[in-house]
Amino acid sequence: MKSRKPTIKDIARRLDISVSTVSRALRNADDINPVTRRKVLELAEKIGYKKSVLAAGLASKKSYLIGVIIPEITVPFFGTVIMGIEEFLKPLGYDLIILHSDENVTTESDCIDLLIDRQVDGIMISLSMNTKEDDHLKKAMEEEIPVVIFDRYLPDSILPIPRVIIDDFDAGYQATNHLINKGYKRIAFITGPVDMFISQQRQEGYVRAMERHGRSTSADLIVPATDLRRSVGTALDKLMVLKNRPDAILAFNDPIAFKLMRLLHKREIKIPKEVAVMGISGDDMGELFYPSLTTIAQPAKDMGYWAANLLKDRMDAMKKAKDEGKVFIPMSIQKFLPIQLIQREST
Amino acid sequence: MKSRKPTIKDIARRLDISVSTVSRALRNADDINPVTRRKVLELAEKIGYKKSVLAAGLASKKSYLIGVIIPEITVPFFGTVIMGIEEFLKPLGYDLIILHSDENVTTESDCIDLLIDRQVDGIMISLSMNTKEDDHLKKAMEEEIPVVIFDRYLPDSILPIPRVIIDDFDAGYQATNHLINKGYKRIAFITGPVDMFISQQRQEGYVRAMERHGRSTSADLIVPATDLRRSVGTALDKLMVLKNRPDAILAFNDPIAFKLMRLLHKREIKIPKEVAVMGISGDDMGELFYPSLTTIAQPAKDMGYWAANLLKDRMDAMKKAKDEGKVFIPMSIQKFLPIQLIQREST
DNA sequence: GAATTTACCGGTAACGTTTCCGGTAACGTT
DNA sequence: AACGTTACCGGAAACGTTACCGGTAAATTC
Repeated sequence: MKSRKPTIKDIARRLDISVSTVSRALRNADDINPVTRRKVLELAEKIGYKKSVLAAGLASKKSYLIGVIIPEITVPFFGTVIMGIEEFLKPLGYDLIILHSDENVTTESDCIDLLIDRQVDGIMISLSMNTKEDDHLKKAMEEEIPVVIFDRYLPDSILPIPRVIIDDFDAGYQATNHLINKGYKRIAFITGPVDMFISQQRQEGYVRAMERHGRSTSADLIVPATDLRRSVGTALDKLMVLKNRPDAILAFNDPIAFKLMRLLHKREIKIPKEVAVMGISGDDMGELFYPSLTTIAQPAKDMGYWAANLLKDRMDAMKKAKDEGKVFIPMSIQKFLPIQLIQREST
Repeated sequence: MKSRKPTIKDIARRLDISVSTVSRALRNADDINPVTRRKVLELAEKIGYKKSVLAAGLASKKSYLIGVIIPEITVPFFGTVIMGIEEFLKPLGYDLIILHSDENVTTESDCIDLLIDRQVDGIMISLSMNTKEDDHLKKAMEEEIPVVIFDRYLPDSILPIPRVIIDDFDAGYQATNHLINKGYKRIAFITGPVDMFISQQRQEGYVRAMERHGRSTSADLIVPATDLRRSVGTALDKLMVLKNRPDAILAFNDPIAFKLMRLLHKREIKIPKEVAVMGISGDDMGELFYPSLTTIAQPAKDMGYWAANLLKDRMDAMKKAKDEGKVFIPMSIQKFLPIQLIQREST
């Protein structure tokens, strides 16, 4: 019960071989006789040996820990992304430290520091809504920790960081197109915070689609929900005082759309008869609402999977460069994931 | 750029003191001159020293990592619990490894193994819906890793594990009471999986409240949603074929209630006019639905906070016992958290 | 048949802390 | 004046693994 945990030394002693041989056997390195390897593995199993990740990490300067930073932990979308990340990384022996920035640059930066302290092998991050520069990411790169970004990113970053994203312009464009095809005349757009890049992109997609169909895009019809939550109310207020009310509203994302539908219900405005509503995200929840929400689905799980994939590539490339004594020159990569229109009752 | 990271030794050398002194200064131990301490801290700050958690962990046999296992990562309730956990544990220097069992005992057990391998300092877990025994938890305790349970637990476990829970019987009771007071006559209950303990408890609370008000609780009115999701449909079907349809339905939890409302809408049954709906959880989402969902709120964040608190206590007690050379005798503790009725439009 | 690989293994020094055991000097105490 | 305390610090051994270098014997090459 109390007995000390078996170590690599115990195995070495009992098999009368050296610890280095045991170590090699255990991590399936080359330069090892298959027979000895089997013996080691068997004994290890028998005496219930567990490798100390701590010691191994210290010696090899790896932690087998990957840090994941998301804006909010209660948002299902990010939960699904994480499932994708795990699917890829867990079989490889990595574990995740999941952190959330609370949509706040400062905490986001703290998260990075924390992960650096933890000596994680890699960082995956989706930027907070008010992150406007990426000095904190630079810090991580200076520590030679590979970073990848997913979903929320900075457009004009000079940092060579791979990202897995969707074409947000296209999302806005397609959504608007759908609304137009459905015959709605005055289509409004509720954006996110004005300086949030992916929000701008979706908005541009919206504008472009409108213009292409010869619709006016008067500034009236574009209102921001600056904090992605409470401010939806004031956004809607602005739309409802217009002499010409919109007959359809496209929201920057699903959560806003949910909130929006709620507010319309309160005003006893019929959806979609009087006003149609549409979101962008593809949250499963949308199916349960009444009416169910038409939306543009982002492949959340794939996004996690691919981001993890890219991270692994980068980690490998870095290791290879180091082994060969070369300097690793990181490059930016963009991977776009396909989006999909999900037509439901709200339009 | 490439320069080696500063270590405790560098500080020692530059200050011409020993590493042990530096170590003491850094972790604010006693037996240290405040002046030297300040000097060390200043230099550390200046040269950007970061302690290696790995090395510290190896030497002190601590990892400063806490494992958290939840059934599903996309459920907001658990996300909120995690926020509570972090609030307590982060200031203490602990980080979280968050794992999800996917409502599956086997993966749950794997998670435990993984956490043991990682040498976490503690484990916090909410049991999966089909966990019926806790041998895997026993394993963790044998490794002398403190465990606490929150929300979903096993009733008759002989393991001395502290738990932070709500009075599920009372939740069922109060919910039913509310429905009765509101004047509903035939109240149905959609349970979770039949052998899930907290589901049974809520059901008993329901039954008890019914009996107390002289209501019949015919078996017809109690139907299970065995997988907490899809099966809600068949559950509702069973209720709708009754000659005497219920005029109110209490769901085991909010997600089921959401699904339920959706299905009622599809059948064009008015909520709450024809059938009232009520949940138990207190998900924020409930507010956004139409009609908004009446529910019994569990204090999710507090639950995380208190569970973390209990874990810390246990870790400290264990350390103390070890320091004094005594055997630590763990005890079960139950901490009940208050629940609260949130009346909304669905009743 | 000598020279060169190849396959496998051992010894030892890291890795960056903490912990334990002493030791010294200054200060009180009687 | 001798002794015990107190406050502070240093040395060295862990902690459990990996990395590196070198060595031996067998296998391969010419």
